[in-house]
Amino acid sequence: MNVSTHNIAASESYRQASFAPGEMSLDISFLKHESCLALEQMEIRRTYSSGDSLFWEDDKIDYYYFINSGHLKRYKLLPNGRSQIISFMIPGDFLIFPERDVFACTAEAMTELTVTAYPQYKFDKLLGIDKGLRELTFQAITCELSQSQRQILLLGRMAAGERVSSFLYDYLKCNMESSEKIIAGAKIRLPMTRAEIADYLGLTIETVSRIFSKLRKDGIIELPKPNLVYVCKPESLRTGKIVQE
Amino acid sequence: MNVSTHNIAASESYRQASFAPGEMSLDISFLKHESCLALEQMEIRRTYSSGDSLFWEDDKIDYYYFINSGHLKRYKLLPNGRSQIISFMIPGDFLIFPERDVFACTAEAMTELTVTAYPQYKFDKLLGIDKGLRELTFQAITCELSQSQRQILLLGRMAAGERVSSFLYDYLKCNMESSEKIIAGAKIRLPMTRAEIADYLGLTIETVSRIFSKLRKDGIIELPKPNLVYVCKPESLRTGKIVQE
DNA sequence: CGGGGCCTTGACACAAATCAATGATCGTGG
DNA sequence: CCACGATCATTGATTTGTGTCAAGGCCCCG
Repeated sequence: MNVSTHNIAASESYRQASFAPGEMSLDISFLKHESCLALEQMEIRRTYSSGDSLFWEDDKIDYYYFINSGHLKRYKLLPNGRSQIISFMIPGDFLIFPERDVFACTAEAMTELTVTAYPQYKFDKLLGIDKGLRELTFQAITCELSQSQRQILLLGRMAAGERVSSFLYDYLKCNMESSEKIIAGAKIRLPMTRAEIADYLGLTIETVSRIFSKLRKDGIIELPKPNLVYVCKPESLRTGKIVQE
Repeated sequence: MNVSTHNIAASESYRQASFAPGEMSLDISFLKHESCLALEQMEIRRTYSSGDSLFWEDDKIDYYYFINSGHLKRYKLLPNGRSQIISFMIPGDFLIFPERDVFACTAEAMTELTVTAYPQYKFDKLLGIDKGLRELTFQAITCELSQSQRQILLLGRMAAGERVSSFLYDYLKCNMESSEKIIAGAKIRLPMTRAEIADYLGLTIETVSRIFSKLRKDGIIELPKPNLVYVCKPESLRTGKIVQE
């Protein structure tokens, strides 16, 4: 979700050993051989169930996390309980924070989740040695930064209808094979609830629900089930223009 | 503005040569000697006047920019002219984007501005050689990422009053010497207009203006001039609580 | 069959946007 | 030196988009 270009990860189970089929793994094809070995040495596989936390905001950073399978959300809280989801993350995304000491957000599994954890200090050491790993890391971070800046534009200057449309379009795009360019008649399974979409878009559950209904009435999407979206007019989603009657 | 910890920059004109007094320069004290020489070799000094653009969104990235003196804003535009300011930047901030090919925002000088530009490909090469430079770079980027995430929380979940208070508090904090901890009776000169504050906080000029007036009436700030702010109750700014009558 | 999550929909309230007018400040040129 | 226009800021009246509150529906699962 977080990435537009998924070149941080090999498309699918590039490395056979210990990875289940259909899982993403870190793309090590540009790394030195000895770096690959060092990485495999430090890898720790972890699994979480929906609702489990990987880490909390302001926790000391100990590991970086690469998502093999499943979905997670990162969020921040305000004193009175208001919450803002910073990003949804999908297999292939990499949570990495060199030169930071504490996590800026809480990370929580939204589904069954498997990750590969890399101890920070070991990983950082490798960063000094391997050019490929360094490039991969810079890519992951700057890509996330660029995504955050788009989210700032969305939250600061888009109306509710535009936010939901834009969200659906982006989610659709990042869940397609990079090859597929045209998106029409596409089907998306949303792993998040309306409440989570609301917390991501700075809206309320009710507003999100109303916009979904409106998109359905306008023939832009179909909703066989609440989390199952068929896209009829992708272009209308992209432009965010919702016809008002 | 963008940074909470200004350890990217030497506090003030650390390097004498060719830098005017009162200007910030890149903190090279943790760099290898040969890296410093290489950096100085590639440095290009540039000056801009208020309103000049350094680069535009989607331009190919050619240089990184370190701010020596003056202020700039980075913003994104929506088709119909709506604009969102992503960040204000102050002396000591570093605009650096390794492994990115185009700028995510437009950058524009808000005052007279002097910067040091580093050609991307030369700087990136040094990044592979010098540990200190690499740490400094990671710090600059992850720090900006963390700041963006706080902005997402602000835009997604804070009311107008909280946004303005939080903005003033943060701006105050980042313009103080790191040593000064308590902020009371502080005076801030805002280099930006109400319109720019509005575009930064996702509000309108009128709303920002009304909140300033309210803060004044509530005795939280004084406003000798529109962009001269005396802070009376810093704690009220931090908590964002505005008494309603 | 019943209970508990989710989701949807409607009625209403309210915060912030919009529209509009006035005021302050500053630079310029007659 | 003052008049003028331009830019920016303030304030008021009104509208509107979204939040809040409330009720009911759907669906899964025990």
